Amino acid sequence: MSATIKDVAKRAKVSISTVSLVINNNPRISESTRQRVLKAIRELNYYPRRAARGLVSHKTGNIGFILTEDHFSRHEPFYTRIFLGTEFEARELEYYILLTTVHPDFKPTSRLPRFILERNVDGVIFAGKVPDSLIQLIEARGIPVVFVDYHPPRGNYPAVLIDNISGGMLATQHLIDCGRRRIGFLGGDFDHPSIYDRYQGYRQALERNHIPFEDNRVVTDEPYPDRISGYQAMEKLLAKAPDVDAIFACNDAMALGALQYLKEKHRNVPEEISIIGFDDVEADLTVDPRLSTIRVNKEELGIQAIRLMIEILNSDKKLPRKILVPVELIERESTCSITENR
Amino acid sequence: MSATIKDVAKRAKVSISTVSLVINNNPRISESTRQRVLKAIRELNYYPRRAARGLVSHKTGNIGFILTEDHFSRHEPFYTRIFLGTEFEARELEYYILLTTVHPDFKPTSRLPRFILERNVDGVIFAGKVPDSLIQLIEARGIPVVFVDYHPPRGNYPAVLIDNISGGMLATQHLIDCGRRRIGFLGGDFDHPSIYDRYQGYRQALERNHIPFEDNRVVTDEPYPDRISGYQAMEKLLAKAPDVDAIFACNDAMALGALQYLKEKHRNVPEEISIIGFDDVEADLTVDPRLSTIRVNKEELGIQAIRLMIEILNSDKKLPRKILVPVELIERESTCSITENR
DNA sequence: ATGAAAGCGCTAACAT
DNA sequence: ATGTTAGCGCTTTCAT
Repeated sequence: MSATIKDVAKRAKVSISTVSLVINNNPRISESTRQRVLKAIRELNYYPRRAARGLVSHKTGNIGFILTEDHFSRHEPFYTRIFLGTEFEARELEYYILLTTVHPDFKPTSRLPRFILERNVDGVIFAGKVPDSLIQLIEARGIPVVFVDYHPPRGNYPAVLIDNISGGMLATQHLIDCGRRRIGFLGGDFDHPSIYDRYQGYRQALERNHIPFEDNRVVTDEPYPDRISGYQAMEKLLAKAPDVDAIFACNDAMALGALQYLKEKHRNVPEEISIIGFDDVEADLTVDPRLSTIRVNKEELGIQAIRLMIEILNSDKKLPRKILVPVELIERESTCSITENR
Repeated sequence: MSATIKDVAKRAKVSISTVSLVINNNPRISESTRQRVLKAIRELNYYPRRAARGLVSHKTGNIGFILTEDHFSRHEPFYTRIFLGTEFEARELEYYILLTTVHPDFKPTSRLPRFILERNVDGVIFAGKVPDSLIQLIEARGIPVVFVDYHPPRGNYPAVLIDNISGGMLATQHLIDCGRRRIGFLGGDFDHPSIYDRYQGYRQALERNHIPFEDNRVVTDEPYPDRISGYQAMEKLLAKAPDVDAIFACNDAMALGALQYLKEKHRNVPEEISIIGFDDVEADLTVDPRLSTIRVNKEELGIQAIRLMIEILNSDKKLPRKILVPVELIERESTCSITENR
């Protein structure tokens, strides 16, 4: 077997506690013995064992990453890329990520993720909407938590969020810059904070440009913002507001559905009706015309989340800091390029 | 703090070793006491601590996943998807994955990944080509290893590999089925086993169809099979064999480069020259015409790797089993659809 | 400034 | 069938 702290102590002719103090950079060790110990460590190729350390220090060096099954297995790798951002940055910061998924209808009686039960993580990052009961249970164990792309309706937690309001404004402003005035909004359930915020951005952009808001240009009665509901919402919108000349959909999935509807009805995109989405998913490039959108830097969300977590771990005071990750306008063919109206 | 084995023992009125035996499903415990212990465990919400367990059992429940930096940060998420396959399957099998990257020119004196030094993994999966010295060092520590999409030139290790020969045959046969006879091969360094195998598949398909092999239809002097070398290789090929009517490129990157060259020279694809790649990367869909290719199921590679690893861990005998993951022909617009020549 | 000793929570011989 | 005991390799008082 490989060297242990005992071997080092023997070789450096000190006690094991001295070795431990050296390892942990305790300043109350004289320089001479410190050097002697360090030398022994080097010669024996010693490195402290995680398990032994963890048993007494209650630190694991691991961070848990939890999301619901449907978020991870969805075709569009949105959360996957957040996870990869976290994974990337964790390596830089000398942590490991343990990932797990939970069922969306986690009950208070459900079994907690194994790494929680085993006390094998120092903190937990929740990605996307997760069940409230899960959050409660984990918080009750005193495990530090950070949210990314979601914040529970009640409570005040550290979180990394998309700057949805600015994104909504950017999207809408872009349509306005293209000379559009009769801009519709396609949304899902307003309970979803990001959808509501994007809608707010839409409203603010209209206001800023002195364009009157028209209630009948908004469809938000679709429960889940996916492709199918985008298709249906587009149909509804055209029924009540046939004169719209542009669409801001609350996400790309809905925008893609809407685009499909428009194509089937032989409406010209972008000339007759321009359309912009939100998220920048890969499917945007596989449609004709390719979809303009607001790009969300998913990796950046993950990076910020782990940084925030580690900051919390090191400060060990609660700091419910919110971080807003900026977004970016991506102009493609589904919106007119800027016209003389600008 | 939460319950420990002592608390359970006290409550069930047994010794801690009895509790331990129950936890580990040791059959030499009477059913009655087993039930009593189980009851206490339930009532106290007890779950054994990973660190304490690991300290004595020398098991961590973690698997390391190692690849080189350039493989993980490359734009095309090939290895990322292998990793995700591993991550997915690990959850099913109750393991966690610790990921790390290493520098491609790892020296025998370089620092090993932290999870190795800390003895925080039970085994290691190597993805893609990794430095030989790294492999040596990790093997020397008696840590079980599994390779995925790579096998070291010397030695005999358990490995999960792409069925490159079949893939090469599939690609070439498809071109032949399209009525092509003067089929070129664009490759990189033959030292790379997968490139060599794809080339072998090409040769075998020709032979099987009684198409004479022509040496001047092959370009393999590009060191690294990327887009730029695909472009250059195409130029070279056309110079020495201007009559080729189809191209099998050893991977999509080269195929994409070749396609670009052909377009710049206003050669019609697929009519005049058909072209097929290998890997099925996302960029294939963003070009015009979209690239036909041989699809590699990257997630499947990762899944098989972790399964093999866990099989090894549970059997604890060496079994240098090789698993070949099948590939699939994806017909898109860069090759003719099947003609009457078939 | 350093050492002795207790203990973290568990497993596994070895007893009984 | 169950209990006693000795560690696993480290950190952390508490002495000296």
